Amino acid sequence: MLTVDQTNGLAEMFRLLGEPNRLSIVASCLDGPLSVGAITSRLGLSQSLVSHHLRLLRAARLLKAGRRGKRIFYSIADWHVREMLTNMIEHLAEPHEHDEEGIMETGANP
Amino acid sequence: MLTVDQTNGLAEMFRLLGEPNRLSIVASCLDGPLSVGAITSRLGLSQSLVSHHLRLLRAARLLKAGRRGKRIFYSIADWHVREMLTNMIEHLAEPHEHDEEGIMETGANP
DNA sequence: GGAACATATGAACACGTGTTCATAGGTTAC
DNA sequence: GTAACCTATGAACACGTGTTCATATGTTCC
Repeated sequence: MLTVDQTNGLAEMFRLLGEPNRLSIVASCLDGPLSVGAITSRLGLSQSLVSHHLRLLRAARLLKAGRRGKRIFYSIADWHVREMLTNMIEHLAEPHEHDEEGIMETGANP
Repeated sequence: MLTVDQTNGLAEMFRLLGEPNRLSIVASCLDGPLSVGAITSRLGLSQSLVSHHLRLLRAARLLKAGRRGKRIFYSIADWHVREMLTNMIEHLAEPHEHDEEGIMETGANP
């Protein structure tokens, strides 16, 4: 179904988005390019921490960086990333099917 | 844009899928319910490891469990999870836009 | 040139977590 | 009942990683 490389690549992407601060950074870039300072103040994180995270996100091609003057603006890398994120976020709003949390019987068992 | 709870919840989900073995387990369940033993032998992981991961995935409502005889079958929890996963996997196949990896100029800068 | 601002980088630390080993719990067949 | 099978659980450990602090790099304005 999935090759090992595909699995590792996909997992790596998930892993990066699996950290709340990093996810916040990426999510905040959905509206449009943001400078490091803007992200820092908007999320209330330290400048150093934001920069470290940005490096990882940029290396993984989730974000891309563009300099304008002395500031550097980060934005969603491409259409794919944007699509995936908006898809995931859409799913947050939709209703949840509520199954039992324990083990349940699966169909017929004669 | 996103509440703190939404962010944490989404990140938690990403975090779980961010581990290759766990992602493999979930992905293998896309075809249909699989017993623990089936997953174990299919992925070549230890039974204990698979069980530990399954507990996390079940707790996060990514997978659901159903007993049939002495075996317990795990399957994708609901339509949402299935949709998200298939969406992500679809994006793997589609072409990538290739941008520079470093910092690039962003539009006009007089 | 230098000062002020914006971002990046490196080291160090605390903490979570993926894995293994051994063992327990539960289910069917005899 | 017991034996054989399947799954879950707990402890222990090695390892990665998120965060902070201090410092370096780079850019604009004087």
